[in-house]
Amino acid sequence: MTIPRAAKTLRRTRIQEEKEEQILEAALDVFSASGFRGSTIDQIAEVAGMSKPNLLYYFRTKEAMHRALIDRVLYTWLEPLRAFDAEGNPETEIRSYIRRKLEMARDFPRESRLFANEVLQGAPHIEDELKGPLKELVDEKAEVIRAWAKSGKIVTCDPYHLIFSIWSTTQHYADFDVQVRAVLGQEHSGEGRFEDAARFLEQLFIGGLRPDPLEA
Amino acid sequence: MTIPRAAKTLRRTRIQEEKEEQILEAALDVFSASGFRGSTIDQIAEVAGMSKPNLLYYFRTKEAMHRALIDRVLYTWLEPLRAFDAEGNPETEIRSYIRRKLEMARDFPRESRLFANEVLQGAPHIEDELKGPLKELVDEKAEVIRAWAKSGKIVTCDPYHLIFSIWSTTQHYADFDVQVRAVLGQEHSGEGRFEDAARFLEQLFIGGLRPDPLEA
DNA sequence: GGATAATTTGACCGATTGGTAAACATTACA
DNA sequence: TGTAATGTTTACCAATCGGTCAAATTATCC
Repeated sequence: MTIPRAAKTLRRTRIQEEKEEQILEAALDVFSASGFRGSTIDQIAEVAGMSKPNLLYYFRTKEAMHRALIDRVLYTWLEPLRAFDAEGNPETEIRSYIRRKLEMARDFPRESRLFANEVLQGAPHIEDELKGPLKELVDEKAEVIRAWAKSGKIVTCDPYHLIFSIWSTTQHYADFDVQVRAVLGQEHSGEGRFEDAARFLEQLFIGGLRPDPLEA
Repeated sequence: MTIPRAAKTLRRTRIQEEKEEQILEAALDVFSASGFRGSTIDQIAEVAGMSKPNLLYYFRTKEAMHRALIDRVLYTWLEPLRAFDAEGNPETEIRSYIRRKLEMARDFPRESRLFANEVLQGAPHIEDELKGPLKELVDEKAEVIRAWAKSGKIVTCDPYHLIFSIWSTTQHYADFDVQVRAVLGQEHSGEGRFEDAARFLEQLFIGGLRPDPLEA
């Protein structure tokens, strides 16, 4: 009697690693484009270039695939915020945070859309991650920002809404890419638009956060 | 022999108007929560409180429902941008644009999510609207902003990315509501968060766009 | 009130959904 | 090289999908 579920084997074989990688890559394609409910196992199987039962041999359910994908992507996704350094200079820290987030929007748009789809549809699968690890990390960084404001390095402002505004403005270029391209027209839709966006956003945030000269 | 399709009758009856209203209301609920592909006619029928064939009597296909919803919502959705006035004072115009967009995010989050879902998933049903009416309106308002910059009323900046950043920061509070609530925690998730957001965003944009004193 | 048009429903259709069973093929390892 | 574990496929399942049909019901108007 064989135990046919890869998940139940203790040692991961070479084939397992390769195929799981292949599947998650395809799943990222599909989930990020259609959301969880709108995606089908057949689609993922086709993109992955394998049969549906074969795919289900590695991930027992559609949920399991989604789960694995979220887990893998979440850590990387929070990396830029984690790099936010309390000791650094506020201006350079904010500038490089914007840069990093914009680079992620440019280089990993599917990952951004995966989360966007999930959150947009009520975050039924990642509620715990949002209320747990994410909130804790944001709380911590919000304190850093508050300290900067208190010491007069930046203007007094709500640190949470500051973080939200950096998230939204940068991820916009991944999540709403079609709209951005449509509005900019073909001539400005090249990769240069990320440079333009970076320049504008740095200008906006550095200018908008400059400490009030009256208080100085 | 009756002509059983409401769409083919010339005069709209009272019942038709009521039921179509009822259906679109339900469709907005469902489409905004799951996107087009992830939504089912059965779900909409259940929310609308009528049988599926009855629903299909008023809208022949799922696409037709979606189409009608998009058409109805698009005009209203662009209203704030249309109100952007070239003659007005830049600071008050931008301030009130932010206010209006935030109010829409607060009062019509489903409409925002309907578009967000659509654009996020590649805008397969509204590509023409984006490249046509939307682009034209944005082009027009971008010129207004450029003129303000040229006359030194605001800092020189890319008007398109300015508009994108106002869209993204404001709509964030509708589209990513779950995340915002999760991060802010229960204590700050009341309606007051929109006031906080408005205060921060006005501060950010007014400060970030203040004309460079060196050029003055 | 009766004729006619408009509305509603239950039963149903083929296609697709997520997922399974079991036979078959391949790999790893002694 | 044999064999047991791992991997793959074909055929299939019940449930749900978008949508149709004809019959039944209700509203409208003379």
